[in-house]
Amino acid sequence: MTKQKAVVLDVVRSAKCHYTAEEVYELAKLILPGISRATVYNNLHALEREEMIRRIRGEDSSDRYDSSFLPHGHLYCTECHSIKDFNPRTFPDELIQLTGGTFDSYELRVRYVCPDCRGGGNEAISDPV
Amino acid sequence: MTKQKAVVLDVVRSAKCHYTAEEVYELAKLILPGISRATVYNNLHALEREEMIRRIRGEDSSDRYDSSFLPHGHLYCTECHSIKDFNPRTFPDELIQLTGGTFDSYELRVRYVCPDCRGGGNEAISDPV
DNA sequence: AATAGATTTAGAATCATTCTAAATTTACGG
DNA sequence: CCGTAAATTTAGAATGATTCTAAATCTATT
Repeated sequence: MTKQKAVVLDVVRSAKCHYTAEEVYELAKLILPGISRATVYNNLHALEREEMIRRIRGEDSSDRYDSSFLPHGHLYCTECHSIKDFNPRTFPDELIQLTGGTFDSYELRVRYVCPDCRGGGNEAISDPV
Repeated sequence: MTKQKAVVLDVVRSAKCHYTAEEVYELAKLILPGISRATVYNNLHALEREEMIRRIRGEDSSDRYDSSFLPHGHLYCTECHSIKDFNPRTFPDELIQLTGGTFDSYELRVRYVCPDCRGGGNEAISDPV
């Protein structure tokens, strides 16, 4: 665990949202001004392999990183492009049946219009993971 | 509906698996040798906007296209990299609750080891969509 | 302090995708 | 039919994200 890798991990872990590699790079530079983009990519990949962080595919363009390992999905608002975490309850049980017993991980992206954009209140969205 | 667009749609529709844009381009060229990559991309986007086909994000690298509109997920085998469709049952109901009533579409990618690679039989995988 | 191995760096290279501008096709009104 | 406008196609350049490369630096062990 070099200092660069620690900073990359820390940036992803302390994020309140899901950063792209470029965003991680910008934030890491505030702490280690000399850090290079390649190092950020290397360490994001290494941390993903070591299961310290998880990569999620962006709706368009670049991938994003998530430090939560609780299985959960992402709600993408088609209007404001916000991304919220959510936590399906019945679903993982069904996945266990469907896959015949085991699965490594899943990535779930749901496109919807979020309560704010719909103008309603905070409906049944579960707590962030 | 130009002949190029019809060919692109046909390639995606007749696919038994999920092709990348490049693969669609290669196959379209067999029918219309002069077709250009830009036309393939244009038409894939147009068809997606018109809800004739759906884009799914590749596990790595390029996006892939799917002509099924029944909501379903994709099972990615981490060993042989096969992609199978599957059809969750309880899950869409839960999504309706979680999103507060409506969602446009979802994309679900599950990483697992497929029955063939596990050496077992054809366990509980549901029929392709 | 010497060595080997891993990591970092800067920048070049690659790959998928988008953009651009010119050429072609299509649809419609005269 | 014929002309015109709008849409589509084309080839290739441009872009953006990511990966690669090779040299420099760091780390750990002696």
